[in-house]
Amino acid sequence: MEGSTGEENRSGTNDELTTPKMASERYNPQAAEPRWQAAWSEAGIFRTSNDDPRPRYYVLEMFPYPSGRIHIGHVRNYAMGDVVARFMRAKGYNVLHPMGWDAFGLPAENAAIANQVHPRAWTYDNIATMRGQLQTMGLSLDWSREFATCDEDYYAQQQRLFLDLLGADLAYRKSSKVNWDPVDQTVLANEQVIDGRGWRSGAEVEQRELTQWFFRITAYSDDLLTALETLDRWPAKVRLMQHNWIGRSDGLRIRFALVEPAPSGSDELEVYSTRHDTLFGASFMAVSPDHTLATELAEANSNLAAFIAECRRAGTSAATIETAEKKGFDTGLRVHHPFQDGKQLPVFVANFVLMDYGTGAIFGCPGHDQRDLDFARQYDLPVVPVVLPPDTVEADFAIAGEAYLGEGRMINSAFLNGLTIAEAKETVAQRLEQATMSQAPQGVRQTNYRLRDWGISRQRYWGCPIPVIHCKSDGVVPVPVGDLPVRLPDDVELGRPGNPLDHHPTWKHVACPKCGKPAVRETDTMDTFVDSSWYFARFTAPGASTPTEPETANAWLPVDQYIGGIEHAILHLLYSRFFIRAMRATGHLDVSEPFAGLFTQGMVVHETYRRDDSSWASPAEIRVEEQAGDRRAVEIDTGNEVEIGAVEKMSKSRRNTVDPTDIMDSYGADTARLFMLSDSPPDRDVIWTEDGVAGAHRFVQRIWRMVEEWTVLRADPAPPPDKSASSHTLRKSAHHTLAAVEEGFGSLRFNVAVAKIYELANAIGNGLAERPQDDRSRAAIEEAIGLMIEMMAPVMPHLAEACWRRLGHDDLVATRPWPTVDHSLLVEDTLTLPVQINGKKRGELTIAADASQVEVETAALELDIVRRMLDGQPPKKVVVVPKRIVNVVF
RNA sequence: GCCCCUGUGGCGGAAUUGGUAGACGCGGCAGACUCAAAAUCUGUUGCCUUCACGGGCGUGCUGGUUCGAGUCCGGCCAGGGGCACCA
Repeated sequence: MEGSTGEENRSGTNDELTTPKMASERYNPQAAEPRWQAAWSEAGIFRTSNDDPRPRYYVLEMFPYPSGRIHIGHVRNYAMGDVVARFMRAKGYNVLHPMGWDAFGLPAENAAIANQVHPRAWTYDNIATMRGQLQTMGLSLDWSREFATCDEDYYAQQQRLFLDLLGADLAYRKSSKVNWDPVDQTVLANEQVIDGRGWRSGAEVEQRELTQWFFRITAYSDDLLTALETLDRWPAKVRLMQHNWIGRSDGLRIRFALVEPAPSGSDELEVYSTRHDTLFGASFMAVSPDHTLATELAEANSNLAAFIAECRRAGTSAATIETAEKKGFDTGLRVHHPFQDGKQLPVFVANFVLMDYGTGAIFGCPGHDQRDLDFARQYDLPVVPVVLPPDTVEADFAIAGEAYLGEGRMINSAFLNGLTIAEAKETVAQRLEQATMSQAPQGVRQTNYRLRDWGISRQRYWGCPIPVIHCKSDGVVPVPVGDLPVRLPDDVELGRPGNPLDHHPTWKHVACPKCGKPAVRETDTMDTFVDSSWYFARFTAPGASTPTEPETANAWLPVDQYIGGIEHAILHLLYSRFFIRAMRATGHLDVSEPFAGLFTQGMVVHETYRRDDSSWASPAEIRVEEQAGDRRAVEIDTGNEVEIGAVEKMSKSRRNTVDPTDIMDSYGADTARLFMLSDSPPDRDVIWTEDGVAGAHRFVQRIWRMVEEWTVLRADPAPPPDKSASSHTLRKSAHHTLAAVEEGFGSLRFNVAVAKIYELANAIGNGLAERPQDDRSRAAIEEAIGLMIEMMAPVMPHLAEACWRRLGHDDLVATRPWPTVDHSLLVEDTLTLPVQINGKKRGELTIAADASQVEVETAALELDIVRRMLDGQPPKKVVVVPKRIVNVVF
């Protein structure tokens, strides 16, 4: 990298005639940015060695899905991560900052069908495009570690992990209910079912019982829950969401004796309850339509069978459930109440009881559960209140339309009467634990979780094949590790419904590894969330011939700072926490959590524009005019006014997207990065506005102009009269700023750090305006400009390099250590304290910083305004908070 | 329905964590430079009142704690998010 010309834009013939001396040429990011990117790349400074002795720091942004183009959200995400990476590198850490591609998934198959391209070609083409776009951002990434999850090498290791999980009983096959799209002949994830219909086919989704692969995430329910407390650098919100998702509840499993035995001969019905205190309020029992008792009774009862079939037909979508009435079918069976001799409760099959929670059966207490109450009203069952709210007279208390869920004392409950809910629960639990029924306790305390095992089977082509073989005689046989990877076939027919791997003519037919007889491969592929559950570990040793190099993974993990969208609060972040545990159990690493620090960034949102015909116009198609505070938007082509609508998340359907490459083409990457990081706190949504981008760009140009001006000024041999007296002040602001920016970057408060840099720029601008000529002032400005450049480098790395070079340095800012704060400059020798009278600010007091409290108090009472307001009377009290404030009370 | 978060100028937001509310930016207004425009620079910009000095009000509303509250506590209102037949 030689010389300094080329950063300036010398376009226009006039420039050559004017004197170049004071005419500040505009900074030209289009010329400068690629050049500095090349310089960094040549110097290899972002390549991370695993053997570097410095302390390690791993910063990672959620890797992108290669959809085709980067969008503005990526720019925000990666700009934040890059500030952290560059800052921590300057602070002396060996920083790992890698990038890869979450490359399997259904969009590639859809694109393949629509455009007659192979999913692989489509995906890798997109990766190439997006890699190029990311590189124009000037991110300090170690590209040597790049991989895509659809790389054979990556999914081979993932298959190996699967086999290890299978061996550790953390992967298993079971039959379960899934969303089945009868037209596309595939399983759909819950998110892909919209209003009960398949998102692509529009067909009504059925609940179908299918044999699927699962990961046993529930083996870690308790650990996943309790370890949330250790994640003190995660947003409380995300921890709370995971807490609720895992959903621990402590209750009692209770066995009720059947009055007459079930068809199977069983003489009991087991339920689960967290409100066993309300046992005396029970008025019915209800089992799920999928409960074995329901199934066996239905064999001899066609009405019941019809009822069960009806329940199954009803969808499970949120909308369906919300409107669904509570329905039941009286089986005619009865149970004995455990505490009330002679009391019998009817057993219903009810549509609102879930099979996969607790035991699939409940006792209904209408007084204190809304669903039970709705049900009881429907079928005229008794409603007995057993919890009396505080300060309520029993005679006045009745349950009408709403169940009572609050605190209180027990009534109508024999030996429980007068107890609190907690006491009653304990008493009931103890009694039922001691009661014996068929030689076992009638009640057992049990902790339940809402969390379900993770179904990972997908009937799709573009994913990681599940490496097992089904053999008629040997059952499920794992593919031997030596035979991995199970490769995806290239020739695949995607147009027709169903699983492409299943109807491939030859792919699935193999010999059983055990007996050698003909067998078939598993044709399901893995959920793409599996791919993203361990990629951060792979980055630590991306070329390893095993999934990880355990020592290397242990040295780098957990990720020190992970940054991404809140939409993954549960899915990806919970799956990754499971995977770390599973990989630990199978010896691939030995850490307890994947991400020590998590930051969830806000979205980028934009105004919407709507034409008269209610079609949407994109920001590129309109021009916003502003007159006397009124804003109106006009379509450029037609001149028609369009309506300015709400600020919303950028989406294709609203057409309110902006293409980051357009911004970078016209303003440069530094402007885009600066705009993304200034103004809005990073965890909140940022509104994309033309004015905001232009403002950021103005700052970029202003910095460059300042540096230009300074290089001229400091070389000026004919000094104008020196008026500067502020060198000390400038040095102080520079070091104050440094301390604040350091704090801001360290705590990811980029907007505050940027504001502090602006303040310093203003101070330097004032300094330049004074045309400083004495050595001290010149040195102060030289120092302040240098510090400013080093501080802004994490945000605007290209501009920083250009300025640094312009000032005559020949090293790269990217390789410089973070400057050290001179703390002696942060100490003030005099302070200006606000003086309050009766809590209202009335004046100021300037006094030596080391003045004693008495001196401050005395000086405050001497102030004109204080004397005037006291008017001779003595103050009741004078509060002096050192270095903060004085408050005179009278 | 349950749980959680957030309410500060025209706008995005800052506020040393209980101590000068409105840093910084955007927008507005006025001015300089220019034949003119763009670019740039300077000043100004919470609201009310006053010729001015000054004074009053002000962080969603309301009550409280405190010498002092944007910050802490209670009640309400509004907006946003998560979960949702989980017994």
